Amino acid sequence: MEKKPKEILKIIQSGEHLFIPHISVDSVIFGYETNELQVLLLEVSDKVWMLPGGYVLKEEDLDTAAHRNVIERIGLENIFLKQFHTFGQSDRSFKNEIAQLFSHLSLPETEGLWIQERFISVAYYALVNKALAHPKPNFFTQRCQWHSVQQLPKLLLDHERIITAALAAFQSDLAAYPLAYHLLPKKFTMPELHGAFQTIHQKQLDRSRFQKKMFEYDVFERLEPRGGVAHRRPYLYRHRES
Amino acid sequence: MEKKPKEILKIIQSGEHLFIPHISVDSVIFGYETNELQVLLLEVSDKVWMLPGGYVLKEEDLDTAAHRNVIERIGLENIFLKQFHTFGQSDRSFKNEIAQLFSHLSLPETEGLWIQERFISVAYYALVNKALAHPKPNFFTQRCQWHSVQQLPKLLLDHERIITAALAAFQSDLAAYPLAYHLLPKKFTMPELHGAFQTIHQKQLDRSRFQKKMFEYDVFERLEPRGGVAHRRPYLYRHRES
DNA sequence: TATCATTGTGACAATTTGACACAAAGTAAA
DNA sequence: TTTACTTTGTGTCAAATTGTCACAATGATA
Repeated sequence: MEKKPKEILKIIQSGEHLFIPHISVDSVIFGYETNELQVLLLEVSDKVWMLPGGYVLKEEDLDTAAHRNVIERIGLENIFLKQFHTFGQSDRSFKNEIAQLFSHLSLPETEGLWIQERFISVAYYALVNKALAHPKPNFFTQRCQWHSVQQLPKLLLDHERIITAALAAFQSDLAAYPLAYHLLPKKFTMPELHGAFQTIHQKQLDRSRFQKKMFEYDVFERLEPRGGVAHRRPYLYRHRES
Repeated sequence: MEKKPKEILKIIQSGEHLFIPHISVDSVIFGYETNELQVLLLEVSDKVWMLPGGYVLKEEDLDTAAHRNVIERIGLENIFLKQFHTFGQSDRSFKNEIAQLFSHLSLPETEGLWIQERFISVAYYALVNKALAHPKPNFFTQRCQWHSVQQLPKLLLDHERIITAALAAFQSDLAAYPLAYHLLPKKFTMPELHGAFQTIHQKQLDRSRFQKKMFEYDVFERLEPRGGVAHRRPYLYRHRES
């Protein structure tokens, strides 16, 4: 929120020539810490939050646009990112939000600014190692923070529904491939991975069975045990392709 | 192909004011007949085919647009329709195809016609009872016909990839819910449903096991047996919600 | 009345999953 | 130094699910 109002107006207006109109990409960026699944949100106005997102450059692939937007938000490359649904209700627009912002910034009233139009949003979910992420807000927002998916704040438009759908997609994908490792540091222990799975699915999973299942995927490599604990030292593992 | 060239030009031009630019919906409409899974395709030019699709009206929900387009193509309401992916490679445009069509119709050369721009396409798959469908071509196309998914003709753009993805989505969804009944008449026998499943998954499934599984869903109602066969008469079933 | 092809379902083996037990391993307290 | 304590890794066995196959039921046709 350091930018001057006129500058913001200029940026908004120039976007019209850069981006494909009516299309946005929104990302549900998942992070994990001590048995809590979190999503990264931006604060648009007092106590109202929104998903990070952006627009697609005229000559840019959709997936690339989503990547670019996530990278801008957390300063991290090589994140896991997957498209899961496109939201296209006809009432999806920031008409009022932008008008409010403009009046708040004492900018002239606008009608039909491209950014106020109806948007069809292609939604992605991302899995990141929270410890390496450096969240930063964009022009429109004051803060960029992690929130527990268990207690989300008030959200703009249909963004709560998007998060719910993202979680469902993630849970479903997790049944086919142990993606949860993306949320953890490069090296992690089985109890840690186990905890992440339990948190994501919100239910208990038998440890013995879980460990056997993970071995069956044949993608985790056992490394040295990690010490410094007052009990049996857990082995560290890493995913073969990362 | 009964329309006059000038009329077509007019229709194309007027679309610019009606539809959201750069966004299309494409539908993979699945049909089924005697152990063959088929998709409905439109012939754009000699031996080159495309998926049925269309555009989204400025004030129309995305799902509604998809429905409208499918209904226009087969004259059937109440079809099962589900969004499965959005395709957004930056090179997705009918630039050349439209230019060819125009030259073929002796229309003036055009550049930057809205329909020639890059399109992001939200793809849906539909399941229909082929026996009730009445496929009809649109202005641009000469024919609208069913094709076996096993031997697809030459297709425009990434439409073959879209069909592949649709089939994968359908197969995956079929593991969670016995959607295959949408492809059959209202009343059907277990062997028929069994055949549809086998065709869709392209593999053998044990009959006994299959039937038990279907009963577990608790959505099929057993009706009277169907006669007229030189052996034990199979029971008819129907889905409770249709 | 016997034959034939197809359908509906039961029996049992093979496999997968769930629940739980217990030894291994290390620190910290006695 | 020994014992207690906690967490980890894995084995065992029962329960549930899935796969295979067999066989009786059924009705037209020979």
